[in-house]
Amino acid sequence: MGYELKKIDKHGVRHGTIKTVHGSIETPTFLPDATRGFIKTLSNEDLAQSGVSAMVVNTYHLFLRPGTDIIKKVKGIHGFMGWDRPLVSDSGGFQIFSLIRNTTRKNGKKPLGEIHEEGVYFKSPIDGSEQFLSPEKSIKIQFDLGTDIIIALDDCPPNHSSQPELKKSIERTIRWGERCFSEYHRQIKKRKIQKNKRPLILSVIHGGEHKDLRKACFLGLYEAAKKNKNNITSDWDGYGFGARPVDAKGRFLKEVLKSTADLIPKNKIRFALGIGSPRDIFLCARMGWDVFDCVIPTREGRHGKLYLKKGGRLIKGGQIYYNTINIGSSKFAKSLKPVNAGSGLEILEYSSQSYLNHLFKSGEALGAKIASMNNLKFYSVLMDEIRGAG
RNA sequence: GUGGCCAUCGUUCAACGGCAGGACAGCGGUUUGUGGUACCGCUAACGAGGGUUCAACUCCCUCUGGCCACC
Repeated sequence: MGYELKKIDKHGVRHGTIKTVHGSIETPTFLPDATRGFIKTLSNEDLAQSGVSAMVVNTYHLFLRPGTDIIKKVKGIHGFMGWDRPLVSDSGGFQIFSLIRNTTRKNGKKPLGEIHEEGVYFKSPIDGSEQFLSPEKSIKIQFDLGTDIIIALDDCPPNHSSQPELKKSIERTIRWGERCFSEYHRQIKKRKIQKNKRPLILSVIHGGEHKDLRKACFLGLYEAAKKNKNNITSDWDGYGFGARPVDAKGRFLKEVLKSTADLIPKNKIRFALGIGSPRDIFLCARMGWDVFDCVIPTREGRHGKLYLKKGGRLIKGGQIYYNTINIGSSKFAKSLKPVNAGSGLEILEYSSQSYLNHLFKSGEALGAKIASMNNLKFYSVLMDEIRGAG
């Protein structure tokens, strides 16, 4: 169980393997977001065909619906989804903070939740019921889910927060991290999980756009784990990059990503949470990030944006080249060209651009499925090229 | 045949004697640990003719077309 670094190539890409209970993941890797236990419109067979070997599910969403009782009855989220390869669960921190912030910003309404030291109180967006999520509870739910990699609950601030606000958030992230780490060991003991069957646990580094705060957060999390004296593990299995990776103007936080990657010990998983566009992933992999997840390929696919190769290879001479098209555009209404010739995916080869255009104009879910598969396959090829580039 | 009602973007529904507005459709764009079947733009109309008026889509008359009632 854990991460094994095999080599760092001349571009700075770390080639490694993450070993989990449900199999190994070759890194760098991209994991699509099956937030609520599914990737919209795609079956497990569709996902496998599209080159998906692992996914990220969300503690917060699955806790609200369907709840852990039903999931426990089938021995976890793998059984529930019918998926036998690795799954990562995100802690729910990002969702709750985004929920609280967005409702306040969008309609000036009272926030749907409040952050306290013991945890977060919030109203369920589904039925308005009062809910509570704490570091301990997030970890317990993730053990109930039975995911292969779990993530500590973090306090996720907007990047443009003031320095004092960011400082408060990293301090809370560290305190919550310590509680998560203790709870992790309690759960392992309570459930009598063998050392080689344990889920891996990651924490999340915050600090907004400030390199020094990112460093302080990393050191705090590192020390917090060290305080816990036990024989299972005395450190996190990896660290994530928290909060949106772009500034207020939408510019990618390249330097912060680079300096944060450099903080993390070489034998630990580096998870660039929520990243990102093919270009951002390409850049981050060369900075030494190992794992990526993002809604882009699936969400944008559902809205008709397709990622396509320009020529033979995506990566040429240290640069990445690709096209995007909006298949719903009338430009494609008469095109009999295949959606993606040479992709190796049957459905992308026999479906024409005009057919996919028609599906989108008709609001048909099959369109979202074809587009999502195209984009996931594109991301899969991108990661293959990144791994093969050295 | 007689009487009444109606005629506005492609469709559907508003408003007003002084710049004709929305919804849907169409077109273009946005989306970075998924409240996204979402969000943001843009395009687009007063049935025809005459009259009253400084000014008419709006008031009056005729025509054309539609709907309803009665014969």
